[in-house]
Amino acid sequence: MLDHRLIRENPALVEEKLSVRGIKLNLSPLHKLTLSIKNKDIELSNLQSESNKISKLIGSYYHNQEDSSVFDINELKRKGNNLKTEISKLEQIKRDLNKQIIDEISKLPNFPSQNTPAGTDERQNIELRKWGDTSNKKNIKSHWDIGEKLNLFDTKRTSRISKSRFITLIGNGARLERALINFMLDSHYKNGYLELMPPALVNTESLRGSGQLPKFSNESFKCHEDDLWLSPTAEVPLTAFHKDEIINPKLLPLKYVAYSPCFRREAGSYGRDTKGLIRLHQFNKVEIYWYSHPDQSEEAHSQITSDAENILQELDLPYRVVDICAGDLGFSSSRTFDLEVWLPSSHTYREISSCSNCLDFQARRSSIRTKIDNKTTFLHTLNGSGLAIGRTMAAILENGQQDDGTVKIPDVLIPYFGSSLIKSN
RNA sequence: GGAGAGGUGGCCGAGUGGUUGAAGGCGCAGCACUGGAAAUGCUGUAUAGGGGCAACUCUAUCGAGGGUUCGAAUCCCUCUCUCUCCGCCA
Repeated sequence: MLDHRLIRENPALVEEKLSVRGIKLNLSPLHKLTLSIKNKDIELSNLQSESNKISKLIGSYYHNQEDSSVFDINELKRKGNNLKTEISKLEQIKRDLNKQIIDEISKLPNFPSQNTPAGTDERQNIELRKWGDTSNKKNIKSHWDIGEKLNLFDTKRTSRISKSRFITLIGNGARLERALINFMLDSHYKNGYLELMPPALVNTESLRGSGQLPKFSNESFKCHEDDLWLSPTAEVPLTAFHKDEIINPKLLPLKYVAYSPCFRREAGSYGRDTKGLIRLHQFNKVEIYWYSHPDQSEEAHSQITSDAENILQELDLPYRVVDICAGDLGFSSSRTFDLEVWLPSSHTYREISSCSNCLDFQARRSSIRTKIDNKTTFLHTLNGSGLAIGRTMAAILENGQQDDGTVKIPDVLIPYFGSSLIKSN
């Protein structure tokens, strides 16, 4: 969430900063609301002050058994009563205004960073670096063909179990998924991350706090009976974990890693990536997350990105790093580096991790603070996939495929998987 | 699902109608003592929003929302969360 004071004091600046995302905003209605609530606030606190004075006067009378001729108690009570009705009227008005303001501000995305490239869509994203060998190989098969041949997963039966865009992993497929999760968790643990295993169902407030709501309610599955949602990413519970806390600056940065299943409705993606492991309603992901001192979040951003990259390098998967342009930036992020893994069958890089610096945007929404020079300040949050498991499996299948139809397992994964090759189940 | 007990500041924990924003302790910060540290002592230390150059000052906040009252952490109602016991259950 943006600072409402900034909207009150300089709406033009807010419009300008958000315009680089390609959104045209007219904040003047919201601006007027913020001004009028300020006026109501002043008026209200004057009335409350007066009311408090009267109460104290009456209190001192009862306490000291003062001569009632100094003031008329009943007259004072009458006055207090009148003030009370005025106050409650004003409070109601203020509550309504406040709700409107919060609703509107919650819909505004984060400011892109100074360093975020300009641009309106993904074509203006900037490739920062590449890693690994993407040289052409012959007879490359897609990961879904490989998966089908080796019987690693099933979609047809699964559509009977639930519906399309779900998958059942089978045998070596399931083992590989499990191996990847464990390998990634262990790897991040060695880099100083504390492992959390959060719930998959989260409440509305948690989704709001990390920025998935109110704008993207279509993207998540909801359990209406219980007012809970299936979490679309562990970023949600990881943000909410320290909600409403003031964190001792000595403890910063806090670094967490969490495995979680992720659930996304993928509304509006009909026909896209219908085959394979790329776009599913349910997938597994290992997420890394930092709570950072505000002065150090830029450094933290480089570090969290390289921690995610490290996984790809250990798995020997070719990838590139892309600096996401303002128009393509996620709602809560001010700067995002995407890691894109090489998928030789389609001769493309596909997103496998998104490492974002949200600055104080999520921290303000979730009220997560720290102390700097004895002043309470919102801290910064950063998140990154480390990595999306399904897409990692797709990349391993495609990059490790061999002429005889088997798939070579990356060395680091052998102890987890228990074999250096995937053969047919 | 049934019964009961609770939710107070960064943390623990007093506080049942009137200067209580809240004792005490811990933690934290500063100062003193020290060669340095530990221990000790002193001082300070909630959050948000107004006003003021500032000292300072006003308002709100004791799980949330209502109610009673001139006045509520304290009394009443609703909700919510946590804990204990019983039941059920991986």
